[in-house]
Amino acid sequence: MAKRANVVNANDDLDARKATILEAVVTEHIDTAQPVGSSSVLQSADLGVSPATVRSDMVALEREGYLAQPHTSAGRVPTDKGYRYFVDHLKAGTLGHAQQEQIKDFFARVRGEVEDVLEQTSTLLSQLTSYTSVVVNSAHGHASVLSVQLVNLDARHHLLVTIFSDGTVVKNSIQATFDATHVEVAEASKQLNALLIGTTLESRVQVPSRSDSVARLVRESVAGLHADQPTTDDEQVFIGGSSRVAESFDGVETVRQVLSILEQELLVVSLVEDILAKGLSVAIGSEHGFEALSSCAVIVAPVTIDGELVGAVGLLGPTRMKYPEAMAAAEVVSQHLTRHLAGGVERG
Amino acid sequence: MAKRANVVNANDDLDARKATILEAVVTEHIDTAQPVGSSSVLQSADLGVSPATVRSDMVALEREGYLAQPHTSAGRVPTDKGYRYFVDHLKAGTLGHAQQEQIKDFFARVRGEVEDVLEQTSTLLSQLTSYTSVVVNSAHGHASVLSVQLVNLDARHHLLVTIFSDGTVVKNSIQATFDATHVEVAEASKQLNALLIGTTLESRVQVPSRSDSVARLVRESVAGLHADQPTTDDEQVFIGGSSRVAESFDGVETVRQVLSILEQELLVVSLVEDILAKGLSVAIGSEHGFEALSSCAVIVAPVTIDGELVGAVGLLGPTRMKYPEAMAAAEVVSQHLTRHLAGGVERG
DNA sequence: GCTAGCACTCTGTAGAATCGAGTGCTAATA
DNA sequence: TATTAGCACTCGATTCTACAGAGTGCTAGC
Repeated sequence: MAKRANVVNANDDLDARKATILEAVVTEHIDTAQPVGSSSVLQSADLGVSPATVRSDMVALEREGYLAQPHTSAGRVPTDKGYRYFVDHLKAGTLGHAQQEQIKDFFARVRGEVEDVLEQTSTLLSQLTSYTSVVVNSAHGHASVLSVQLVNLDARHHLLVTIFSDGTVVKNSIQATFDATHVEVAEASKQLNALLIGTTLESRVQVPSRSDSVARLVRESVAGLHADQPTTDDEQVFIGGSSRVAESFDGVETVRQVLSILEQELLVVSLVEDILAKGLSVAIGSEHGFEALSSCAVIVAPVTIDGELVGAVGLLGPTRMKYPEAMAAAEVVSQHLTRHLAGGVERG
Repeated sequence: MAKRANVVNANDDLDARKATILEAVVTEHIDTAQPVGSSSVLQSADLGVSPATVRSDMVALEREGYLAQPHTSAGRVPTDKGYRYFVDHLKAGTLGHAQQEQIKDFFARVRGEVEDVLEQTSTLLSQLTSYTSVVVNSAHGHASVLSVQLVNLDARHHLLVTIFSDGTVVKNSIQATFDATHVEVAEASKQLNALLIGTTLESRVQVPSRSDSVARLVRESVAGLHADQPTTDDEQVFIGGSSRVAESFDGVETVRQVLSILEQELLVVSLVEDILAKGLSVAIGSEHGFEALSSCAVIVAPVTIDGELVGAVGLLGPTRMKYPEAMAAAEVVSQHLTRHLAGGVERG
């Protein structure tokens, strides 16, 4: 179709009063989870008009798709489009002082493996916001190999352990097509080191074409290592506060569905990456393609090093989530995390 | 107190009819989640007596603590003690043919890293039973070191990667107290290999007492590796089907609490290990010490290699869970898993 | 020791009445 | 033309009553 489906109000602008009303409805509904009527709007926003005027504006807002009525003679509830307008016109929310301190403290104190840091970050973010949090550690295609080690478990089964410059360790089971001796494995390990150190997963390496056992081992090992590449298998996902799902939605079935999505790490990764790819920081309701998450909003904030995307932090809550605070929290945490990953130690 | 609190019936025996009635109540209640009345009992169990007789027996069973009444003139519901009797006197449940096949298939097909196998096992067990499953990989104190690698991330931060004979890889961040050169780190790595290969985490090693940089690096690395020991930190937990929690309990708050426990891996490990330590295969309601899980039952089956405990598989459901099937599933899966871990490849 | 019979208790449901929040419309007003 | 006051109306939520039904506990008799 050549024209936009939404003919009523093609540009996303609302006049000042309607915008205020919409904002009031959204804010109130986020707070109370109840439909909002014209009089409540007037209590929270001091427009100098009567309820009747507000009502007629609300009729317009409903016609334009920003609000919906659960049933005749109830108040109005925001639609996904309504939330979207709200989020797009949000003055940047701020974080409470206590929370800022908590984040600073956390990053000043936290130490150890990247995985542990990310897991704890996820817990932190969830505690800060009361929503379920997601931390994604993207493919480390950019990290270079520091060291490779091939060890044999038995004659045919070997384990390739690769250590990357970002501290990641990758294991690959190698099932050889022939028996190899300890000596051959050790030699292959040495050659793999010479071959791979300094390369990244993206770079192509020149494998030996000889047909002796050692060369074959080397070839099969390199193949095993690079086999990870096409699958999105080397992303890691850390989910914090999944118990929050239970309080965020009413309806057992919704809770079950959301949890069930969260269980599938690959889905979560692609969800987050889709949203980032669209250049969004929030996806509301049906905006992300996931049917089962249609009553959820997802906030994401990228983590980049040298301009390259290395991960993301995210929050998942009901569409009526507290966007300003949650977005601020995700933003701040992602910044701290970026600094932490790039620079090592922070000082308070 | 010298005597048992339960004076009414100190030995756990019930006469045949009462046992049948109790069993009928438990079975029926598991099926319907409703209180069970005297007439339903007679429908499922063909005792040659009248409802009135059943009723008087049920009064006795209630007095003895096996049954409870939600309110006057409702049917009876099993207590934890009632479930316990049921479980203890269970004739071993059997698994459906289809399920047996599914398990066989799974273990015939599954390949790759131990971690992946365990994670998938967890998913399998959850799918088989419709309950949340837990797979614990215990401390690998018994596994010997195959290879050690110390790499430096920067002058003061190193990464110690240890590969064990069971295919486990352990990372330790080493924060040195002094700067070290590449050459020194490489030398330390070599010495660590000489020192540690073949040892287990339990064995004590003789570290060099010299005061040069290399020796200090070696000492700090060994310390870092063994530092894991006291914490129960190197257990791994895989949880499958946590979304099942949502359907297993009514009451949002219960769901939240259970999920919240499941989030804390250390708690889950200690829960499972406590139960195993008590020599139980099922813990019902208040039998495990966890207040928040008082409406849950937990089934565990150990995984041992050469008589040593290396892990466990478990199931978590409501106290009114389908014990026979669930216990059979846990049992069978744990056996297959044991064989898989010990022997490598199975053939159908 | 078992049972038939019966009165009793308690829950769940269905229907009626009522309340009240909130709307939409219309006619009057600035 | 935009706004407003006034009013009838709608519909969910709450309360109440009545009632059916499931299940019990008790008692007297076999």
